[in-house]
Amino acid sequence: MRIAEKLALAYPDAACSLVFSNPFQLVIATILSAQCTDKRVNQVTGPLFRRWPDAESLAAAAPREIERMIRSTGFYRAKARNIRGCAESIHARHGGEVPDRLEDLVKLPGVGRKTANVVLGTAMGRAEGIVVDTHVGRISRRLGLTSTREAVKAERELVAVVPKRHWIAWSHWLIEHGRAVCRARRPDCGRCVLGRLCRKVGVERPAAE
DNA sequence: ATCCCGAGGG
DNA sequence: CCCTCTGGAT
Repeated sequence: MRIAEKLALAYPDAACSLVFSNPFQLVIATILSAQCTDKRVNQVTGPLFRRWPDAESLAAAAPREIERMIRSTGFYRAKARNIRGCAESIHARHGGEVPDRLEDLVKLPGVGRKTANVVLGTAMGRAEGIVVDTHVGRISRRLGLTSTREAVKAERELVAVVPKRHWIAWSHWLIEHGRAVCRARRPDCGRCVLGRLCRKVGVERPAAE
């Protein structure tokens, strides 16, 4: 529990920064957020959800038109295909409602384990695990919790070290820590609250203090 | 140049 | 395991 306590002090307000008003919108926004800042996602989701507010309407949208609206988020062709496919599946196979089980979410096009965990925890209040993105996976490796890149293993190890309630909040804390301090290159170890709790596995050159 | 709050496919 | 998809930020 030590790791979690220290992170809580360091990032008291960490939270999801995507703008959404229902689970459907969060699924779409989260898919768009891959390799892209939340700020830019929020810029495109405004017009996007005004034009296609629900699964039924997005499922019927012209792919070209979707691509045009989300271009600036990168990977726009794949993302357009995926969010439209999501809308189709949610509309046709789930009665227009986003499924609330991990196994069903992961079957939606463009939704992997990371996105599914974000949606469950953030929009449904049903977090089933810690969200492991590239940041969190890296932290897990440096802490010495995992040695491979398998997100599922990292998730299992972190779940064992973090309090059982509020997993989604802990996830946001970890993500923020990985982004701001435990960076991929030149991690700011001098500013890290974890201190000696970290084994610094593979940390070649920390930033000067 | 290099990396990113991924996922799918080989 | 590896690769690809893309634009934007730094």
